[in-house]
Amino acid sequence: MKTRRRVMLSDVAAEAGVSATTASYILNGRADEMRISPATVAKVQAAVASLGYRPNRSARSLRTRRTATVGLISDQIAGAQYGSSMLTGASLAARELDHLVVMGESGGDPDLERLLIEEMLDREVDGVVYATRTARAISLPAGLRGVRAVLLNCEAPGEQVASVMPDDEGGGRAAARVLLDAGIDDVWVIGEDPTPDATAGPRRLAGVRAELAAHGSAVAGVIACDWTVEDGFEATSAWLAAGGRPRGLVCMNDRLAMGAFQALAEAGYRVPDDVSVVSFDGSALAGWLRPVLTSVELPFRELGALAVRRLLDVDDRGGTVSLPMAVREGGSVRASAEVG
Amino acid sequence: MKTRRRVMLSDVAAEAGVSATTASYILNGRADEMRISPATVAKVQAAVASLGYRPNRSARSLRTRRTATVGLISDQIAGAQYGSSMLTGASLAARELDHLVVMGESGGDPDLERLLIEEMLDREVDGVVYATRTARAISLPAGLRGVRAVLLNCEAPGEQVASVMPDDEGGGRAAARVLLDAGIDDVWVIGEDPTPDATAGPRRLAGVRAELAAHGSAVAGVIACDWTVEDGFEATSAWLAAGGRPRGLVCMNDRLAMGAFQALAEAGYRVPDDVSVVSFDGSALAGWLRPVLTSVELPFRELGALAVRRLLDVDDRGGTVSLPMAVREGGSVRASAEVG
DNA sequence: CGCCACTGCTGAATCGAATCAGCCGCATCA
DNA sequence: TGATGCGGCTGATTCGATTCAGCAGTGGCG
Repeated sequence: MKTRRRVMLSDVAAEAGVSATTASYILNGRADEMRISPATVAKVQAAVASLGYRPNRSARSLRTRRTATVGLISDQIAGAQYGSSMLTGASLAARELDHLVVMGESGGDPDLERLLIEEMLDREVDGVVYATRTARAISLPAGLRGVRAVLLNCEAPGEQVASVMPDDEGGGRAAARVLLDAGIDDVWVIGEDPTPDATAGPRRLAGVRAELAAHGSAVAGVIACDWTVEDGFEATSAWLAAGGRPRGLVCMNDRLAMGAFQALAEAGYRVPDDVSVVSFDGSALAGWLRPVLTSVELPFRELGALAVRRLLDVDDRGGTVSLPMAVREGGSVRASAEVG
Repeated sequence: MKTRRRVMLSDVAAEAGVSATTASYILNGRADEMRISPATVAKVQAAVASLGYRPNRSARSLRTRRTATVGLISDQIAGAQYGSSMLTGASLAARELDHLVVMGESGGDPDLERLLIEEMLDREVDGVVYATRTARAISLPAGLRGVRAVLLNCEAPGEQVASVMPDDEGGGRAAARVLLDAGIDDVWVIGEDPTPDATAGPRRLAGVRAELAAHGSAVAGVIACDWTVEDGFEATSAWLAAGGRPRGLVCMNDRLAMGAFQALAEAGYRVPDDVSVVSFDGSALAGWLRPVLTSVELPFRELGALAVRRLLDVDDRGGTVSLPMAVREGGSVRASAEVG
């Protein structure tokens, strides 16, 4: 069992007593089309099995210009706290379709991004998923023009590109509904997002507004701040200090809610007895808080998986597909029975 | 500007008025070795630039059996809360060495893992990084035998494989030192790890013990539990209820510490005034707690980067390289001035 | 003057599969 | 009986690079 030369197609053909051409047709599922007899097919398959033949992908790619590989380029997906499971979803979906994922993280550097795209195209990936950590509007990178591509967690307005997004507006409606169902219609929103081009915040807020409006009420107030724990703490503290009297709070993400929890606790309010809190993301953090935070979940794995499936689906018509966000119940909203 | 045939080496050669052979030598940096005149080199380089030539990687790979690509296979790195920045480090390091990363996540399924390894080898990756979410001892996957590989965050005892690990024992010593420097030598450890083969817990604990021993004291007690927030809360609560009188706490990771914070707060202890807490991981979570948690940081990016560098370093001698863990100061340890 | 070494380059083979164009033998049909 | 068609297979070419072996031309040397 020395290091033997790797088995190649001609070995299989020789073993089966046919030509390499015939073996190739059989291995590519063209046996019927080429009217290869079942007996021959069986012989070749036996030879493949007994020799443990695995095709040389480079040789095949040189001829076919396909590599059974998809590129996944992102700004910060991999290193991010949340959202990196988009990679898991993408990887699994690719595997199901007999592909592998070539990954590249640009860190937001446009030069590195361009370089990574070029390197991927040089390696003739069958398509590129372009993903962003935060949901937002982008302009399509020049390197992707004319390339088979799917945007993940972002959209390029005015371009003919397929896009996979979470349904943030639907999520916003769901969040509001959770509070309304608990008998709370006195709702403040923490974390109106100041980031330009970000879509998550505005859409979630629009959803909250729509649902409240459908119920005949309106958002009691909106506090603008960034989306960190610190911001949530400070914004909430300041609001409380200014006389804010909280009953229902919608936080734009779980970290903000954590900060809000801290501020509420410090001010002597209890969750959910005094204040009900709902947030977005459905991250692990939500499950770590006491009480567990009720949060509208981002379906990261499904997003990643769908992006890859659409990328490899020749019938895909393009356009944006939004994935629903489900409410993950915690204990941060008072039971509706308490309505009085 | 119609879709033109892609520029190939022979086009460059023709444009420069030389043979493809010569152009190839020049592009591969063998101009000197082949005694190509500077004038010819310049002509070819000009042709490359003016035609925008990019080599066909598949063709090159077919000949050279190298793909400028490394495989990165993991159990749960991508989807994990922490540690996914190993991917960032790996991606950036690969980029610096003109490689791309082909990623695959097995979710811990050995069949899928075997499949992914095979697929990567079929694509002739130049090497494979095998990474685990938690630091531990593994047995080398059969598919990697005889393959250029580096283990990341794991070790295969008795095998001749390169391994990149965090220095958990050094981290443990550093954690203990933080408490000793604050004048605290009454130290309890929360989270002795019951998982078999896990190395992080035992090594961190050994480090804590060693440092305390060097100071002439010893660990006051160790509480065994899993490493979740919930476990940290419950273990700490139970210990407090049983009369535990805390002064210094070492938590085996940040999530445990979060649970401990919750339990301590509920029992009326204040951090750091009553209890000083140090933990491990240096995750984002540590920065979200109030007070900010002092935590001994896992250098995830550096781990990922080093694994790739070693993989591509032909001079690498194998063996385990441990990366230091630095203390990230928070406010969870009382100032040493208070000693008295 | 003839041999050799060196400079600067090139022709042709090669990597391992995919695929086009056809070939042989036999049955069918007029 | 010769033309036609079809079933079942194969030889030769191609994909686009890398690389081995070698070829002209020139100058030095004995």
